[in-house]
Amino acid sequence: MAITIKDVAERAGVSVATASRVLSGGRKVSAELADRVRESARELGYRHNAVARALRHGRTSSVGMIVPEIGNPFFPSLVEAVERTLSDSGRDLLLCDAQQDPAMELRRARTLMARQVDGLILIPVSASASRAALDEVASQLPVIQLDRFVQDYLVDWVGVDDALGITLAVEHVTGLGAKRIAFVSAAPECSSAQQRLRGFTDATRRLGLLGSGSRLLGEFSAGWGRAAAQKLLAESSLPDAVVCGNDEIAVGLLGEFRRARVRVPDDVLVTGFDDIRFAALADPPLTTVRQPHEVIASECIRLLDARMNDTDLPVQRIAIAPSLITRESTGIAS
Amino acid sequence: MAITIKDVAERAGVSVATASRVLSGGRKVSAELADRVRESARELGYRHNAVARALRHGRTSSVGMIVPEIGNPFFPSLVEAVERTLSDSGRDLLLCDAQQDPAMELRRARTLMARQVDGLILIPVSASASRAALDEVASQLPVIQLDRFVQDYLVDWVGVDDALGITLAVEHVTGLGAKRIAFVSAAPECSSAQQRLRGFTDATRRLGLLGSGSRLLGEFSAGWGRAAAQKLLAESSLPDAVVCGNDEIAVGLLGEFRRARVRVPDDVLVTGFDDIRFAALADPPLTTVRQPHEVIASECIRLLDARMNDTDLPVQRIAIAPSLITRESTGIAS
DNA sequence: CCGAGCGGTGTAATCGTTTACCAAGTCATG
DNA sequence: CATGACTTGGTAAACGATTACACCGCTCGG
Repeated sequence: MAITIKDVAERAGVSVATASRVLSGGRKVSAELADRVRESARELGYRHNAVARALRHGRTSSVGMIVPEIGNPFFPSLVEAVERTLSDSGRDLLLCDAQQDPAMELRRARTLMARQVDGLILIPVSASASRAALDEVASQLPVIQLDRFVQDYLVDWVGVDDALGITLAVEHVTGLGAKRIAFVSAAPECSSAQQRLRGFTDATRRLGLLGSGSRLLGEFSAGWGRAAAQKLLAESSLPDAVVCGNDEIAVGLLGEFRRARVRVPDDVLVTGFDDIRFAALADPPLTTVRQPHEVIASECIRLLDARMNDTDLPVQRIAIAPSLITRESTGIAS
Repeated sequence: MAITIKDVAERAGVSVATASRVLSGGRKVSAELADRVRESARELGYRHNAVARALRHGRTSSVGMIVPEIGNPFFPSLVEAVERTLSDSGRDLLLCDAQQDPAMELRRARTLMARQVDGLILIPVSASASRAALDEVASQLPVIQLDRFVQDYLVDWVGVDDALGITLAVEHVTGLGAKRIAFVSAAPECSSAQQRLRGFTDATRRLGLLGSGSRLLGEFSAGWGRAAAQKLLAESSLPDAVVCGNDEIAVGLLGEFRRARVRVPDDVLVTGFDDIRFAALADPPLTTVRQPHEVIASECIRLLDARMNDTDLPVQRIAIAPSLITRESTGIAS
C-alpha cells in the first residue's frame, strides 16, 4: 500500500494534524517539527492523495472539457491552450470526446459531474440538441461554452466573433475586385455555422452583393469542400471568389479546383476560416481568418474562475475579434 | 449542498447501507425497499460522488495520458482512439500535455499519480530524458508506453513498427525504379525518429543503396521539411526519391518543391509517414505509411488492463505493422 | 502571584461511499 | 421443536486527508 500521511506522522513522532499542517501549509508549526516531518516525508517517499484531499476539501482542482470531436484539427489547438492555462494554476483537465453525438455529450457531462470537476468547459455539438446537456450541467456547476453556443440559452460563452471573421473575408475579396462571391460552409447546425452564415449574408447585403454567388451548405469537412467545388464547377461560370466556412472545406475545395485546372487565385479567390496548422501549407497557401487560441482559452478560464467565485455574476458573452491572414489563395503573400 | 446517499436513504426510510446496495448493486435487497430507494433517488435527483467512491474503493476508474504536444496533428487521433476505448469500459481520461519538455512531463506524471489514476499511458517526449518520469511512475502504477518508448528500459510498449514502415516506403520507391534515395527526418531524439532512421539505413543497405542520397535530420515539422527541401535543391542533382520521417515534413517539403517548380512525382518521388488527415489533401496527395490508430489504442488499453490485473506479467512490446497508402506523390493513385 | 492571551500541538469529527460484521427473522431438516 | 443455514437489514468502521476544537505551557500585565 502507498505511504499515507499517517505513516509520515508516525515516523516523525508527531500527530497527523501536525504532519498535514507542515505538508499542506495550514497553521504554523515549530521549525524543529516541520523539519522532522519533511525529512520523514522525503525518506518515505510520501505523495499526497488528491482524491482524499478533494473529498475533504470539496474541490478537485480539475476542470472538465467536452469537445465535439478531437480529431477535428481545430479543437486540439483549443484543448492545448486550455490545458496549458489550467496547468499554470495547478489544475488538471478531464477531457471527453462527444463523438459528434448529443446523447454521448450528455453522458460524458454526467460522468464529469460525478467526478466533481470544479467547472466545465463545453464546446456544444449542436446549437439545439446540446441544450439537454448544458441545461443539466449548468444547474449544478459553473460552465462556460467555448467556441460554439447553444441557441437562446443564457450561459457564459467565449469564442471568436464568427460573423466578423466572415465579414473580414468578404471585404478582403471585394477589395480585390470580386463581385460574385460564393459561400461554402456547413449547414447551420452549430452556432459557428449559423454565425458565419449570418456574417456572410449581412456583409454581402451591405455591399449590395447578396445572392451574387451560390450558397452551398454541407458540413465542416474536406469531403464537403470537394463536393461543393464540383457543384461550383458544374455551374455556367465560376464566381470571382469562394468564401469557405472553415479551412478544411477550403482545402478540399482547393484540391478539387486543382484537379480541374482551375487556377487559384488567378481564376478564383478562396478564403478559409480558423487558420489551422495546414492552412499555410495548402497549395496555394490559404488566406484565412485566424482565431487567437491562447486569448480565447485564457479568457475562458478567467470567466470560469469568475463564475466559480460568484454564481450570480451576470451572464457574459465574450466575442473575440479574429484577424485576417492573407496568403496566396487571394493573391497576396503576407 | 448536493444530495448525498444519506438524503436518499432518509427519504426512503432505510439505512445508507441499503441505499448504497441498491444504487451500486452490492448485495441483494428486497424488491420493495429497492423500489423505494430508486424512487427517492430519482425524486431528489441524486448523483453519486465518484470522488468518495474512489477513496473508499481505491480505484478511480480513470486513466492518465501524457502526450508530448497535442497540437502535433498525429497525437489527437491517438487521443481520440484511446478516449473512445476507455469510455467504452466506463473510464475517463485525464489528459496532460508535456509541451515537449521532459521536466514538464515529470511534473504532469506526478499530478496524475496524486490523482490516483488507475493506470498511465505515456508517449515519451524523449528516448533518453523521459526516463526520469517513466522510472518514477512505473514504480508506482501500471504504465504503458504508447507510440514511442524510452531507450533500454523495460516497460510495456505498444506502437507501430516504425522500421517496417520506412522499409515499406523504401521498397515502394525502389520498386518504381528509384536508385538515389534521400531521407528527411527528425534527429534521433525520440524512439520514432530512431527507429525510422534505423529502418531507412537497414533497408537501403539491404538493397545496396546505402548512402545513395542525403540523410537530413532535423525535427518533425513542416518548417524543417521546407529547410531540407532547400538543402536538397542546392545539391548538384535531385535524388530519385525523398522518404520523409513523417507527413508534416513531407508536406513542408512538397510546398518548397512546388515553389521551386520541381515536379512531384515526375522529377522526384516523395513519401510521408503517419497518414495524418491532410496527407490525402496535400498537393500532390501524399503516399504515406498509415498507422492503425484504433488497433494501437485498443491494444494499448488491453495491455494496460492485463498489467493492472497482474503486475508480474512479463514486459511486452507490441509492434503493429503499418500499411503503405499509395497516392500521387509517388505517381500511383490508389 | 494570578489570570488572560497566545502559540503550538494533539484528538477527533468530517467529507460521501462501500462493506465487514452483526442481529433478527425465515425456513428446512433431523 | 430445536438447530443450523440462509436472507435481509442495520451499525459502524474504514478510505486519507483537513481542520474545528480543546488543551497545555508560556509570557506578560495588573
